[in-house]
Amino acid sequence: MRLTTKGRFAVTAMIDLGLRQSAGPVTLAAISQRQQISLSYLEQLFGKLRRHELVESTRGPGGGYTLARKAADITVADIIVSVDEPIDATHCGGKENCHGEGARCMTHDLWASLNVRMVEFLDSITLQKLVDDQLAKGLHVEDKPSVKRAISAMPMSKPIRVNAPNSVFALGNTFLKN
Amino acid sequence: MRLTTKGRFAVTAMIDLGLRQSAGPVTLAAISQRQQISLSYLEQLFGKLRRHELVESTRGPGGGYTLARKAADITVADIIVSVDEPIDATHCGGKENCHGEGARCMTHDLWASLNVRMVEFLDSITLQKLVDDQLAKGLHVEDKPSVKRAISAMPMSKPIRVNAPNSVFALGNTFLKN
DNA sequence: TTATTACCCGAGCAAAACACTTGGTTTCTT
DNA sequence: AAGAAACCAAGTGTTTTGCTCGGGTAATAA
Repeated sequence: MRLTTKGRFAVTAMIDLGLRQSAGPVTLAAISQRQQISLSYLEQLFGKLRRHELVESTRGPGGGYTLARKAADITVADIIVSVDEPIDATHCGGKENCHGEGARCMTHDLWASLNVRMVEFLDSITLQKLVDDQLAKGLHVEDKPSVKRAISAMPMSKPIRVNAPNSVFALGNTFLKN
Repeated sequence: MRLTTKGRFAVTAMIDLGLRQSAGPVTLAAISQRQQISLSYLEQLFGKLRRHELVESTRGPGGGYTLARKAADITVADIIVSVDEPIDATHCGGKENCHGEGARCMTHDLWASLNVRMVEFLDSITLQKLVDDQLAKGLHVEDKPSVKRAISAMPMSKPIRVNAPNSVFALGNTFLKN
């Protein structure tokens, strides 16, 4: 389990989906618009989410994605594991890199414990909770746009987004400010 | 705060140091030998550890590194923050990338909470504990090698170690097996 | 004093991962 | 048939990672 912006995008997109799915399937184009995530990138993410059976898709016009099960039964850990799939544990699997014979490397247990803690935490938070948090914050969910194609006019104006990676754990002023 | 193999190496080296410092300064060459970490890489890591005042160095023959304070007063978080220095929180600092005006991105609080949890955990584990764990495991710490230069004979035989990065969170069979 | 030991430091480099994009194909509704 | 939408494989540029190289500089033993 790794933690990158890919995981964050996936969670964000799932919240968006959770907020709106009552009105039927949600298109990736709409999520792309609202969350400022590139459409084709979303396609990749939702491909994985679908293969992990967190969402279901319907094709063709009027199609889109829906949650495969109740938001209360989907956890953040589910989402992150789906998109940031585990590169099969190369380190410390048994012999490699843990120097010498059989002697497990000295920090193995430490990282394993940390891993457990993180999974526990992320598994304790459901998509439903995140959705509720957004609603509580006063987020306004508009109904389906009456005019269906009011969207595709402008080409989204090149966001100039640089390749800025996994600073999920930036240890600066990112603590809960609220 | 990021979690890479660099952080793991640093913790490993610090454990090695903690295990042996009672016998005086420990050389990087010795740690390199025992832990299979390249000498110049260790030099980089210890440069940072020294600048963060976790270790102290003495130069010249008979020199090496010692802990700057008691192992019980050094936490894993200290070590990791020292070597994997925080890239200043680009995301969600206030405006960037959190789409729209002022509206903090939907997952901000989630990642912030996770961050807090992780730091709490890593901060709750002292170097002393890790050292004790090793001793409890029956690790045998030999005294200083009586013949001082029995070491530098062979050129360490090119470990063929590939560039395999941050699988600290590989979510496979890495759970506590003991 | 001179050689040795060891820390110090910056530049550089290959490989990997990250964050996408490109350019299609398939399925469905109208 | 036309178009909307999901699907998919492959490629691309940038950053980071992990590490080497080549030189220093300081302290000490002889």
